[in-house]
Amino acid sequence: MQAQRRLELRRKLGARAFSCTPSPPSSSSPPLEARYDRLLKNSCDDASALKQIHSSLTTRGLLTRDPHLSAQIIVKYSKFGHPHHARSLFDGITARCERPNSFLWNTMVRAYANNGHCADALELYALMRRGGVLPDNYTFPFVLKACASDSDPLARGWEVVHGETIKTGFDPDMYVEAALVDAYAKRGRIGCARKVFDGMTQRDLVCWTTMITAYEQAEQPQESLVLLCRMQREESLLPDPVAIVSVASSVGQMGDVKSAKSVHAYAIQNGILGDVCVANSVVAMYTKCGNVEYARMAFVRMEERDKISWNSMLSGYVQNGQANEALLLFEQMQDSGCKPNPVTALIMVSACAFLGSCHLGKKIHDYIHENKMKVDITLQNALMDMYAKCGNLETASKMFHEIPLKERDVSSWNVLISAYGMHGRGEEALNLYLQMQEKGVAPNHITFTSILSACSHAGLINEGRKCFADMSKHSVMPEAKHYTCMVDMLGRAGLLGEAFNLIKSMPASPNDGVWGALLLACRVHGNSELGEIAANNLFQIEPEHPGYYVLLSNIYAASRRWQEVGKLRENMKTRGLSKPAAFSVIEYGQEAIGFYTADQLNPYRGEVYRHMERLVVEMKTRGYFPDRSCVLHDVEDEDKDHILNYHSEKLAVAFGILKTDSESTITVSKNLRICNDCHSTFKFLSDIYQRQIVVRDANRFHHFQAGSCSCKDYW
DNA sequence: TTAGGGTTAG
Repeated sequence: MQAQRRLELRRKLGARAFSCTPSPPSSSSPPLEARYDRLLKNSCDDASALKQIHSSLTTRGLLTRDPHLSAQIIVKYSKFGHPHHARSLFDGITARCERPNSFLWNTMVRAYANNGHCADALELYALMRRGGVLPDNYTFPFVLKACASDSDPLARGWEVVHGETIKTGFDPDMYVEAALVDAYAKRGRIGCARKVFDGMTQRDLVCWTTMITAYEQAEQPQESLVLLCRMQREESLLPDPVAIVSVASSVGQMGDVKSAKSVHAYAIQNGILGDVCVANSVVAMYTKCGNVEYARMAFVRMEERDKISWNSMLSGYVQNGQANEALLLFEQMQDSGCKPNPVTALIMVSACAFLGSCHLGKKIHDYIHENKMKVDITLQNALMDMYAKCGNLETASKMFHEIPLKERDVSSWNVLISAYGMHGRGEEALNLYLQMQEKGVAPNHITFTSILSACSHAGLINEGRKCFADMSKHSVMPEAKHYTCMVDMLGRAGLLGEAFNLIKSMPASPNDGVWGALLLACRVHGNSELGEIAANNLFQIEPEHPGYYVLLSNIYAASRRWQEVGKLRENMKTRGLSKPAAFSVIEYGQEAIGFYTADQLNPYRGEVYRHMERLVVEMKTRGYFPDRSCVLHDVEDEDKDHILNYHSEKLAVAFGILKTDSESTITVSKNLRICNDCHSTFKFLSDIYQRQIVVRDANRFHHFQAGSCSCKDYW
């Protein structure tokens, strides 16, 4: 039916548009052309071989005689990623031939579309239309592919092209429809994509996969999996490797380990796990579900690994907080002969940022230089972020100012604003926020998270309120994370009522972050009434999160309500929840030395414990008095003092004073927030020993120097 | 002598 319709259309439009159809090579083709034809088909595996054949054909004048050979070369140039060489040849043909046929136009549009030259593809399509050549069922998929990936966010070319598929009668073609579904989905019009999909009279596996992938890309994994089930039930179609890759990504978004195991089992049973893309997607799927161990097993058992396999596993470790494992795997990657690429570098830089290890970060930075890796703006931003998170704000700032203004993107500004914020330098963060606007860079939702957080850390309440109001001016809708920053800012400042009212004014239901910020503020200001409201909301949203039970328990402990403390601890025990162990790390030469609270396994424990006791004696002569409110157990004062002395961050700092060069800065990272007593201790120690002490806790940086802290005791 | 769907990072 479709074929007949097409023939009718062609008859109507006349044969002129198709008048330059080259004859296909046949047994009657001259032997030289036939030889080149075979050469192109069988012995042309790379661009240099192709260039040689191209030049030889030009010298012999064969290209002007046989358009078929020209078309083959265009196809090959396209395949090897050289659409501009293809274009020169194409222009030569158009110069000689009054009306090149649609096949040649299609081939050239395809060369651009398949190599990411969307604007060129669309321009050529327009030229083709102006030349009176009618697009056909082959043209549209190429043109739509170019429309789908157009970098101009305002481009709406696909709508015009959709109209043309209807005008020319090719709209019911399954290939054209699949390309339309894909184009609509890639331009974020999932509803239109679904409409085209639903209107199709015939669908094969590719059509279903296109729609399944569309939902996966639109972060609607549930819809994607529903469609997969329908495809299997209604059409008895089985997902192939490409479909499984999409499905694995959807399952990863859902974070459901049970479904992940089913996908993995399907891949094994159907013999497609040998496909490296499928195996990679299984690794990524498990890491997104938080099951690093299954991911590791899938990775170890892979028959073949490419860069993506290594990067997926590395990133999986970092995302799941196992940055040390990532560092070990990075060594293995190099030993295996797989050369890290800039994506690997990006992952490793974020691993170092996570660990807060400047020494390791510097090592990766040197590695990037030594291996002459391409440092694009994304990697540059990640490096700045890493230096800032490792305590080296000056290097981060220097790097930022070395990037030429026109090369800085919004993320560059965001990274530095966030960096100043976490180091407690709110005024500088605000200056940057204003500067970026003066330079014509529009703040985005991440900018607002960073600047609101910076205001919060520095106690800049009015400025924070103003920035929050600025959001609507920049057409950025406040999300839960922005409300979290505001609640944190108001709560820290003791404006608990205003914080609570803000939560009540939220258009969407408050999430765990928002209630968590209020609960924390209630802990700081000892408001158990509001604290209970926040905690009860949190217990409903995340009943298995130990941190919230601990926070409420701390609120009760601070007001000596030991009975409630006991009840909460019992509740946690019944649910099998435990508070994460406090852990601090200090860099010592090439090593990173870790300390747990009251660490019994650390090889340095004997000398460090003794040194800590000496330090406390010294501090007491200068006026230090233990802050026993930081001990949340109902025990005697003497025991409380003892517990305080062995907090992980104190042990790490004591180690630093004992072992490191007296001129050097002591840098410690802690997984939880620093306690009041440790904070006060480090102020004393920085003064007595004239040492700079930098502590990164779960929330921010504290720079201790000459008896005071950069946070001005506001944290 | 041409066609539509894919994994990592941000």
